[in-house]
Amino acid sequence: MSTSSQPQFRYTQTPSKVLHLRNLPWECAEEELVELCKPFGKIVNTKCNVGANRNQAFVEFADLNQAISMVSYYASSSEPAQVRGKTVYIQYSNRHEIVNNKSPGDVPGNVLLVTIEGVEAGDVSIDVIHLVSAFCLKDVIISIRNLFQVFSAFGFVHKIATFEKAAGFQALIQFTDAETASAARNALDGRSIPRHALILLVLASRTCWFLPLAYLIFCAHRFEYKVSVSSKQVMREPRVKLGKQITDVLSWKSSNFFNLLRRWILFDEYCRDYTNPYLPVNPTAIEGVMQPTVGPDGKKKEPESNVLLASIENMQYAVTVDVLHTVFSAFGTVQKIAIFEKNGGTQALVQYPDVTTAGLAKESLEGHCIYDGGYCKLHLSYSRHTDLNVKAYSDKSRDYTVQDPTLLAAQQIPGVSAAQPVWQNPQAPSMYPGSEYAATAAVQPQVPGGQVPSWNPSAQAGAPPYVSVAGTFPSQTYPPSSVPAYATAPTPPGSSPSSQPGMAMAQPGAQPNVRPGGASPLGNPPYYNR
DNA sequence: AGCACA
Repeated sequence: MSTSSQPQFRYTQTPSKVLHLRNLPWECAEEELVELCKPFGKIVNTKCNVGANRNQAFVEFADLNQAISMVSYYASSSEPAQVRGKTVYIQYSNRHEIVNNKSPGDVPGNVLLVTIEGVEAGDVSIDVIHLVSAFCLKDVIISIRNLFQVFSAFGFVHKIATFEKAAGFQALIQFTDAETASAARNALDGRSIPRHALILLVLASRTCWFLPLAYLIFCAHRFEYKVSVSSKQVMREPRVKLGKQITDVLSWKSSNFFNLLRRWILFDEYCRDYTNPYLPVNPTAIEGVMQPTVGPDGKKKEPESNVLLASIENMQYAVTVDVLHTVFSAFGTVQKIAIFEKNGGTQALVQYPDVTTAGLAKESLEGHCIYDGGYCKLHLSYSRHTDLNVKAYSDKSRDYTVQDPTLLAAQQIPGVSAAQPVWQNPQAPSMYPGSEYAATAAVQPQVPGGQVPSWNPSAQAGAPPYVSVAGTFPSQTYPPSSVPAYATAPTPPGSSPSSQPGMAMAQPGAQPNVRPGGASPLGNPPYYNR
């Protein structure tokens, strides 16, 4: 053996005609690189926007000596190499030629490498942490469903794999063909995903699990997140291992909240293969969320409904319409609520737009208590009703679908409604007309032929190659308000009793009924229009 | 600010 296999020290580069440039400005153009390097020789190839931050580049000179001259020049120069006034660091690459996997005229791949910026635990602002100080912030997750939702609008999504690098969150998304991938890329590259299309979850350990969830969603809408997509088309297929769980998360805590979280993540493992219906996507989804009309034992289940009947047991605290709205909004848009007494107990009817959402809420809430200590335990079943006829505004009922301006005014949340996220590219204002939160997306058939985008991308150039089964979800154009709960995240927890620091959102006995014109922040945002 | 897609 020769000595050529001696370990190469990381920061010691042998000269190469390829130079590695880092700390480049964002989206540095090839022309800028050439401008910087061409005084030293002939440039035969470049590769720009390399790395997760897209701030690195490679430049290949025709001759090794040209590269050496550039490196040595800046090594001894008092003026550093600069692009747009930014110091650029130059060194020899550890490769000796630039390999462009996309040569000019090459066919782009059908897989997108997506980098999502701005999604990291550190983005949870200190205000948020303060708000949820009773909870243990663990992690922020952007769910695979979000990605599915966003990208399936362009065509059938075969597989998604996600991973996290130090630089940020990345995903590989495989489409049927390169055209679809290109369409998605053209539409999304460099643009922001509307925040309402994202679900940012924080794992929390408190028993009153819906509070942090609601808070987070609330906060995700309140505070500025920079969540943008950059993508490039790659050739390699995502490696998708089904059944891989986020084990550290799963083993973390078996709290109620975590159970909910699991459901929300909905086996949002790191990856998903939508093309293989036989692989166990997630048992929870099938058993718990899909709500088959026939149970595993063959017994017929109760008929589903979009209206839930909730019996409230051990009602030590007042359960108001507002409280119920807060609780049930965690799963989707609550349309109507009616509270009534029956057989000496309190019951409530809660209406969702669809059976799916109701099923998710039913599964998630059944047996849970609204308040710590076993108070106000919920038992849920499907109601026979499908559309409640209730007073729009009373102590015991609420119709959130009515378009009464005075009520809407009373229901707006100052500071939130005005900052409603919109599609950030003015050229594509209709991109996400119906982005809905994952409760519905989660149970959309995720097998070939069954993908239903939550918004209609048909405005995109080039008709999508998949067949949209529009009839499956007749109300698929939900308003963004179906993002749960943030809009109803009531009073910030300044008034929390110290004994229950986390109970601010559904504070026992302290949640006054909202009067028209009152100051309660309850209600749907103003875009709640059907 | 540190090597091209995990």
